[in-house]
Amino acid sequence: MTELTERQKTLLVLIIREYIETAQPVGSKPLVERYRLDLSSATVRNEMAVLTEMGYLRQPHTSAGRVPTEEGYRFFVSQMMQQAELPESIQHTIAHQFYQVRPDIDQWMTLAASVLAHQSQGVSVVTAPHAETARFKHIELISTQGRQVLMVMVMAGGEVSQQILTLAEPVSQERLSQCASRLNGLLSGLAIEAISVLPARSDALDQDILTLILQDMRRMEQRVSGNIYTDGLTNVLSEPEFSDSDEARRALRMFEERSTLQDLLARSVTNSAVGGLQVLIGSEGGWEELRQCSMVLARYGVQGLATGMLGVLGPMRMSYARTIPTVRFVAGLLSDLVNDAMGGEQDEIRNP
Amino acid sequence: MTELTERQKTLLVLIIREYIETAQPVGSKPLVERYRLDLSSATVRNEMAVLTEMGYLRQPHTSAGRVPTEEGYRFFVSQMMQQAELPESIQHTIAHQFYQVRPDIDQWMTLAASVLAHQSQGVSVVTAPHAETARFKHIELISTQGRQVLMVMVMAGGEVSQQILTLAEPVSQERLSQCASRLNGLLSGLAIEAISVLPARSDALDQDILTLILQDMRRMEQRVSGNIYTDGLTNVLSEPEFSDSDEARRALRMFEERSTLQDLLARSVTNSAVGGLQVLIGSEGGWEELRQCSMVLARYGVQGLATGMLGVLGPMRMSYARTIPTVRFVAGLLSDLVNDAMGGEQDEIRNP
DNA sequence: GTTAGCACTCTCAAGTCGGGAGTGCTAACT
DNA sequence: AGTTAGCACTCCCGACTTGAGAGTGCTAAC
Repeated sequence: MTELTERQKTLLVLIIREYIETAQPVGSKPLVERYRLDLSSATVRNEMAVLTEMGYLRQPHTSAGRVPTEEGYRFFVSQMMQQAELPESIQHTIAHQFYQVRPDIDQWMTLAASVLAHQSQGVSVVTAPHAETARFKHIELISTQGRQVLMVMVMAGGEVSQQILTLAEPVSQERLSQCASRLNGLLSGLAIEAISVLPARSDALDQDILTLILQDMRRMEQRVSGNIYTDGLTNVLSEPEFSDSDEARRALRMFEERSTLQDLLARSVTNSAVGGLQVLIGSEGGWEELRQCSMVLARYGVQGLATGMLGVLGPMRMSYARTIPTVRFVAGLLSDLVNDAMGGEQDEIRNP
Repeated sequence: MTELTERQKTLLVLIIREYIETAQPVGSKPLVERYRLDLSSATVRNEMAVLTEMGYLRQPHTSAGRVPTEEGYRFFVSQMMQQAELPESIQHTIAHQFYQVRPDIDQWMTLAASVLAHQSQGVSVVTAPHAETARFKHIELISTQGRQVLMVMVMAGGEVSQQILTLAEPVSQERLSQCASRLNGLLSGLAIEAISVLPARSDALDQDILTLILQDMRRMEQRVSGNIYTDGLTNVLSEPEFSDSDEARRALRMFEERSTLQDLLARSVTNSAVGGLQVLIGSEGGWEELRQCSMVLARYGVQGLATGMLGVLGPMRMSYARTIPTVRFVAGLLSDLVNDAMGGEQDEIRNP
C-alpha cells in the first residue's frame, strides 16, 4: 500500500468534509467550484479514481459522486486528532455551567450528557465514576418505620449505594446509629479483603449489617461501570441516514438498553489507554447494530480511585471536528471535578 | 346528541379495535367477514355513516375505510375503563420482578419504567416519590479530602439529596459527625417552617450546615416531582404513524426534555383525583407536539407522605386494553412498596 | 502530468395509467 | 321499518414510463 501524495490527502479531507456537511455523494465539479481549487474537475476525477482504488472512497453506483469508506473516515480522524481544540468561548460556557449547578455527581453527569449531546448533535453516554476495588468509607442506618431501615453506604470513590432493609425485629434509631458508628470506626478505608470478622463482643445487629455491607461491596465491584446517563437520543433521528426508521430504531434500541451499552463500554474500558481518546468507526465497534455509526469515547477520573467513561454516538458522518474536542474537553473537566471532590494523592487522568 | 344504539356501540368498539390492530382504515366488508357479524356490509355501512355523522369516525378520503376520531377513542376508552384487569399470570410475573431486585427506590423506578414500556409497547415515564412538604429526617456529613465534604440528607418521604460542600477550612470527620448528630437530634421530623435558629451555644459549623440544609429543603419543595425515569423511547418509532420521522422526532424530543415533561406531569398531578387513572387522548393533553399521541397516567404513593406519577405515552391508537390495566396495576404495586418502605399512619393511594 | 471534450450510465422526480377497495344510493325484500 | 343486494362512482396506490441532470471514465490534445 503506497503512500498518499500531499494532494491526495488534501482532496480526501475536502471530500469527507463536504460529505459530512451535505450528506450527499460529492462530485468532482462541485468540489473544485466550492473550494476554488486550482485544478480541473478531470484531474480531481483521476485522483478520486485512485482514492477509490485504494479503498478510501466508494461510489454508491456508477456515475454518482464519491462517499467516504470506513477507511476514509479513519484517515480523516487521524488527521483531526492532533489539532482540534475547542474554542475558548465554548470552553468557558461549558465550564461555567458546571460550576453553576449544585455540586453533586448526579448533576454533573446529567449536565455532561446534556452538553455532549448538544455540542455534537449526537447521542451521548456518560458513566458515573466507579472504582475498580470498592473501599468502604461510611455507612448510615436510618429507621423508617417498624422493621424497615434505609441503609446508605458511601464508598471511598464517592459512589453511594442505598437500599431498604427489613430487619427481623424493630430496632430503635438510637441503636441503629450506634451500630453504624461502630462499623464506621472499624471499617473506614478498608477494601473487601481487609474486612474480616467482627470482634467477638459485637451483637447480632452488627453482624447482620456487616453481611449486607459486604454483599453490597461485592456487588459494586462486579459492576463494570457506574450509573449510565444518556442524552440526545432523538438527535440522531434527524440524520438522513436514519430516515428509514428501522435502521435507526435498532441502533437506538441497543443504546437505550443499559445492559448492552454496558457491554460496549466495558469492552472499550479495557482497551482504552489511560486518558486517551478513542474513536470507533463503523464496524470497528464490533456491534452489528452500530455498523453505520461511530463513537468517540474517553475515560475520565482519577486512576486508582474512580474513573468513568463518556462518549458520543453518531452517524459515521458525524462532525468529528466538533465532537472530538468536545469529548476531550468534557473528559478533562470531569476529571478535575472528581479530583477536587474526592481526589488526593492519586494520579488524575489528564489529556495526553 | 342522541344516544348510541347497542349495535352502534358494538360496531364502534369493533372498528376501533380493528384499527388499533391493523393501523389501516377499516372498511365495512372486511369487518363483517373478520368478526362473522350477522349483518350485511350494507347495513354496517349505514351505521358507519351515522357514526361518522356523530363524530366518532371519519374517513381519510372519500371511499376509504373509517378511522376513529378523538371522540371515538374517548368512547372506546370509557368502555374499557370499567373492566380490564391484568391477567393474573402477568401480575405475578411483574410482582415477582419487583421483589427480586435490590430493595431501593431507584431500582424500583427503573424497573417500573421498564415494565410499563415493555407491556404497553409505548414510552413510559415514572417519577420518584416526592413529598409536597419537605420534612427533615437525617443528615450525614462525610469528609472526602481537605475542605470537601459530602452531605447526604434524607427526607421523611425517603427522598435523598446529596451534594458536595466546600467548607471555609478543613474539619475533621469527628467534628463533622458530632455536628451531624447534633443537627439530627434537633431537626428530626421537622418541616421547614418549624426549623428556627439554633441554640446560641452552637458553633459556626452548625450554622453553616443548617443554612445549607434549609436551602436544600426549599429546593426540594419547589420541585414538582421526584426524579424522572423513562424507558421505551424507541418503541414508538416502530409505529407506522411515526414513519415520517419528523413528527416522531418532535414528539420524542419533548419527551426526552425533562423540563417539558415535568410541566406536563405537573399539570396532570393537579388535575388527577387521588389514586385515579387518567387517559389523555390527542389534543386533550394540550401539548401541540403530542397531538397525535395519547397518555395513560396514574398517581401512586402515600397521600401526605410521598407520591409520584407514572404513565405511558403512545400513538393515539395504542393498545389501551393492555396499557390501562398495566398502568393501574403498577401504580398499585408502587403504592404498596412505598407504603411498606416509609408508610405508617397515612392513607395509601389504592385503586378505585 | 493536466485538461477539454464527449459518450455513457444511472438516479430521481414527474407524469401516466389501471386495478382495487370502499363508499353511497336505490330498489327490492322480509 | 329495517335490512340487503346490486351498481355506479370516487379516489388511492403501486407500477411503469420517460426525460432531465449529474457525474463518471476515457481519449486525445496541451
